[in-house]
Amino acid sequence: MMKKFLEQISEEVMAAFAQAGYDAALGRVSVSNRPDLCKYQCNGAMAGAKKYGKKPIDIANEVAAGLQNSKAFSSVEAVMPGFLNLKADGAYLASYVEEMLHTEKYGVEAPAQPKKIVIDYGGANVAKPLHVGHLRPAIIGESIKRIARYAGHEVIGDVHLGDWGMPMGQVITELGERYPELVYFDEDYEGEYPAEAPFTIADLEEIYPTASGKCKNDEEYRKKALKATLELQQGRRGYRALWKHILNVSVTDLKKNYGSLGVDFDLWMGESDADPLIPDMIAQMKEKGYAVLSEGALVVDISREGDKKELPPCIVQKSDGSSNYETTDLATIQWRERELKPDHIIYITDKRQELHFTQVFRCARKCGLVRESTELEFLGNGTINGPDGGPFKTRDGGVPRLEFMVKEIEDHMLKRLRENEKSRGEEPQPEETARQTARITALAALKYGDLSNQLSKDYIYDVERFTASEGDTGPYLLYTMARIKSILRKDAEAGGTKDAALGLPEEGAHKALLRSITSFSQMVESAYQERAPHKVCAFLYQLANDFNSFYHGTKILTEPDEAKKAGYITLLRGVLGIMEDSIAMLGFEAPERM
RNA sequence: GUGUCCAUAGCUCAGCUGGAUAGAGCAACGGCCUUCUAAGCCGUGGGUCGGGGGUUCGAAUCCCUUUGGGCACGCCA
Repeated sequence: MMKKFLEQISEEVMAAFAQAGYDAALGRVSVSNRPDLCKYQCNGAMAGAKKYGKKPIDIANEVAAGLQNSKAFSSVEAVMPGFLNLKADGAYLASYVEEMLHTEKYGVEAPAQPKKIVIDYGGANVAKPLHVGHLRPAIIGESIKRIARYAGHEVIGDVHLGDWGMPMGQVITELGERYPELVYFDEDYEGEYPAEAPFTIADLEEIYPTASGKCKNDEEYRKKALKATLELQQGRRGYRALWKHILNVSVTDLKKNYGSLGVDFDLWMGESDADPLIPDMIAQMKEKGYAVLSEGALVVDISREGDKKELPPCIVQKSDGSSNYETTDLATIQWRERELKPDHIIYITDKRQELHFTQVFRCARKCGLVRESTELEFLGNGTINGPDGGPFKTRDGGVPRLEFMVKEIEDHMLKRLRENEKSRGEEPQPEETARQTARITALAALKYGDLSNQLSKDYIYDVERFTASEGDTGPYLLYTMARIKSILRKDAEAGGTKDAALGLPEEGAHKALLRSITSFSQMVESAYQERAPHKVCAFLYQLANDFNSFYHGTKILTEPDEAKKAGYITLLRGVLGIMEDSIAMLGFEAPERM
């Protein structure tokens, strides 16, 4: 059992508090906010001063006295008004890091009770290409899934496609307008339908926006689309067959696109998969008196005492009898509960959908669709805005497609790569390898740029910033890793160095690097608990900074002292491994060279 | 209108379970490549933490208030 570093040194201080007759809880140690004075600090003396009727500095002095012989600290000072300034001992740090490097996940251990978590993210709709709006839910969801897995939980990612609502009726309607002769629209037709779809993905990408646009301006058309939606849901044969084609064509395309983003789902289910459960669910809701008619629709009152605002009821069935977003989400919860029995379901979508999920969650609880113990959580991501602060658009005002956004960054990275080869006098990599590296780097730039923001906040997408590869960026991390790999490669070519003891760290950059490393398991824990991929980003950036400082001041391969050199190489492998695991949690990887 | 989120350096963002001089990156300026990848390192300048009040020994952080913005508010998803 490996404790987190802060916990481990906190225990020392807590024991000293207890020893001196104070509440041990006061001994919690945190990373110092005054690194010029000390690296770790404890403020418990001030917090406890009132309770014990003593001056903070006196308490601090007593505790400091009790810590003078602690192996964890090379120095413990009590400073006015009552701070305890702590410096971690070098040998102690090194042995902690060494222990970390000998564990599978660098000190991250499986939780006592792993949870089964379903993460519903992606938010893709059938018949619609992925665009900017899909970027955040996809990469945030992917990251949270990976963080939770790394933290030791069982996680199931479900794309939960939008494949059962109005858009389906709209596409079918538009197809009917254009190709009324297709057998799918012949209600008397009883034979088999063609195996081949009567359209391509490119057709769909044009048909859907057209249909959607018509619905806004043409009431007759809208009614038709609503009717088609209802008939599809009620099982009209031709519509189901056509819908199946839409689904197949779209899913093939979506898999390809998500795949190239490094986003993969365990389940490719959709709203439609919940359809078979709907009749029973609705019947039960009616029977138990939860669902009542209101303005023609079937609704469940989800208001609660203490609500600051009267919440609209949850519409579980539209007045024409068709299902909506709420209906399928509720039935999906029921399905997950029955088939997967998760401890936790996390939804990741644009934060504008918060009210919808509040309604669905309350309704699910009220109607008993989930066990009390099943946690339902909504994570709303902020939107991506353009440089003017408004919605991000292409130059001609359209909705930017995800694949083009990636391509744009990729081209920048490829150019950069070629320039570097030239300036270093290296022989150029083959086109394919270079492209591959550019692609990896572009993905890192895009994902890191996104995930380093807090997920609930809106942020501004500025091509300049995202194609930048200096400073706090994804490419900077990859570059740091490429440097480490380069050293390790050269070492391997020279015969290779075996792992060895880290040795006593030098003051300064070397020790700072060790301190950064120690916070890994703590970071994973809080990134998981707080659903905060940006904490992984912050950790990585700090680690990369510390490594680069160390690198600049330390000769590694030419270090004459063999034991020292072996310790350096071991440390480098550790840093690389930790960085690899960390970027994997963000959903990207590192190239061999760049 | 009601609810909700947000406001930190010229720009983009961290920090928010209260702690000592509020941190990064970009941009600006100055150093460092005959030595392991300069997509790097080291340094300088730059902030009434939107305004006001309160709680506290101590507030960017907690509470109230005010201004300015985003978003959501029954049959779209």
